[in-house]
Amino acid sequence: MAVTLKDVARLAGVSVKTVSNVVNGYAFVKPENRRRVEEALATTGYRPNLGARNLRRGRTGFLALMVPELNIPYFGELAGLVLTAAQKRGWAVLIEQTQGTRDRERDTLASLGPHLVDGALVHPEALEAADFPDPSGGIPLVMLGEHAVDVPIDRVAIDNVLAARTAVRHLAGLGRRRIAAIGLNAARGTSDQRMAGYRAALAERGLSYEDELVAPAEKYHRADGAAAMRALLALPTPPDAVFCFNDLLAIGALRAATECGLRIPEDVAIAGFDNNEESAFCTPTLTTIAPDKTALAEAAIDLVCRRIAGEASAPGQYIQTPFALKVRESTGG
Amino acid sequence: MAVTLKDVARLAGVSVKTVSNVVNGYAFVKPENRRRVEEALATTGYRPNLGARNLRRGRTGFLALMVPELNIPYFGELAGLVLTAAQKRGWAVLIEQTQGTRDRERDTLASLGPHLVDGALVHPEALEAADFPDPSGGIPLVMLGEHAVDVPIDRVAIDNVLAARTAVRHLAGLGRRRIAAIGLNAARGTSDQRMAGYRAALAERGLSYEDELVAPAEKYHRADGAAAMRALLALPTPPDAVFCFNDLLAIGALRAATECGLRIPEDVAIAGFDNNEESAFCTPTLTTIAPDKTALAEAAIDLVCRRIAGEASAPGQYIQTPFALKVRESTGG
DNA sequence: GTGAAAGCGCTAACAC
DNA sequence: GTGTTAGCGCTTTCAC
Repeated sequence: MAVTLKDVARLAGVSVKTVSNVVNGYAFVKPENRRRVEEALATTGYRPNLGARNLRRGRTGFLALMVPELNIPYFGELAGLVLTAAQKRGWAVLIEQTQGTRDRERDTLASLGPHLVDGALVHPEALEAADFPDPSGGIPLVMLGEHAVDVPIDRVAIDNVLAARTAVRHLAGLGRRRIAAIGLNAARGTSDQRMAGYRAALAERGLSYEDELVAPAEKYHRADGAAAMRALLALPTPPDAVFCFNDLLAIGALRAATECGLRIPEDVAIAGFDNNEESAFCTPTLTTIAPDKTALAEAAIDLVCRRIAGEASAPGQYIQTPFALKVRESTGG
Repeated sequence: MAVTLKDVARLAGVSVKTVSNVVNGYAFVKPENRRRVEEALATTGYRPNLGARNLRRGRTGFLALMVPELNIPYFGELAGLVLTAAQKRGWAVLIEQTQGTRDRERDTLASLGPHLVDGALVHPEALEAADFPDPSGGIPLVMLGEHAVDVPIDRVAIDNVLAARTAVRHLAGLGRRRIAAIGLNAARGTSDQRMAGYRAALAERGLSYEDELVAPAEKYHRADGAAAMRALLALPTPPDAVFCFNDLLAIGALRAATECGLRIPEDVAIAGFDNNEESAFCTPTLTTIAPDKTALAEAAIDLVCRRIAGEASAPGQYIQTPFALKVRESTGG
């Protein structure tokens, strides 16, 4: 069926060792033999069997990327960048979806291992420290994003508290006094940090924290944002600004406010988080926190590759990547 | 390092064969031995080395999914569904991005092979028949989407001509007479079929086809839609309706029209294609063609699995999955 | 420089 | 029912 090293060797009249040397770019091969091997390689259309090679080398040649859902724009964008970064370094990437549930995340983590992949980038949403027994059979793991678990594992993320604080500070700077938040969710690491930033900014601007202005959200989808916004607008005194924990929630909030006939940002200013491409094209365009996703992807791939190569030093490195506030129409930019 | 079958066998005091039998769920194993093996399995935390298993079985255990870009919502959504469908059947999926260029598509196709994956789902954008020499080293290939290449390869897609025709028919049914199209692109298979549907609907309704009403688009991103719309609105007699070849283009068109102060749908009605989740939340919400993506993903996975198992019969099957027209605010629903 | 041969972890004949 | 063994395609000592 498929052409093997042995076939090529027979055709070229040399041993498999010589063919292997040529295939792997080993320098010292007699020119005459090299020529014959290359010719045989070409005529047979030989392609190395990666499975066999990796079995022998004790590696798999694959990296895994674990994300909640690919149909969430943030993860679609991030996965695309991770794939590009990995491809540049010659790695193929296996993607696993967890739907952001702890069970699926734990199972996925457990299923990863040296036999399947050589390293993994994981973006947990609900995982807890206890779920990292032996970190996935010993393969290098790099955590992506804000869900900080108290384990000595590499992590790359933006400063979420500061980012959330920056967004809310911006809202307060507009003169808004009743600034709401959408996205409270005890099960998500994301929520804690963005809440902390929200509270810090309120305090800093002398605004009081009010429970009724904090709306929970289950999945961080657009529909959740719309529902939360409707609840907020039904308050005796509705908010004059809303900070949403991601762009999807903000888009939903935008939609709900529009449906209620509110003017944005005059009646209510809205800010999001993630800078999905969608945010620059919705009406009104959305003010948001823009993490440098390319830097995130590159840093994570770089880190996991260094760990695999055994180069990295400290065990639980934390790399912070930059972000920026993008002011757009929804806050009157 | 990692626990092997042999380790388990030694611990349980049986042969590797027996352990293998237990691991693979072979029925006839003496209860006593089964118990001992299971105990050894548990204490060692054994996990089969997939690479070795697949090398032996002559397969890899992986499927590949080739798409243009994961950060395009349609592909993000589709990839998510494909992953889910594949996972249900126990397959891991490798994702490859091509950016929709013929070179990258050809290279990716060539890199796929029996040594890397057992089958592949490919969503080409620019590939031509000549690029399918030996269909990727003989592994089963299933084409996703409308880009019809004249090769005997399985394909699953919706009836694009009819879908486009349905959308334009709807626009004409609103009484619109100058219906434009955005998305003309000679290099994309998508374009041909949607153009055909557009022309058919115009003819059917007695509307004349006018070149100036057909705007080209390069990448089908939001910015392309906005640019095309601006050009259309600059016409001496601008269109009163626009059919965009995907939702991203439509969102861009929506944005451009809004920026020009136009009322939608009163001044200009807009329809898209794909039913991205975004379309139900933008302002105004977008009328669009909604392909049944779940059916598409399931059918494709099902087909490729049957081919791998050697079950399928005819060589170049074409499976058509359903679609529906979703009427929303942008056409006055 | 190159060949022969061992062996990565697993499955599948084939014996017992 | 279970053990022994060969071998999937490759890399890699180790001789020559």
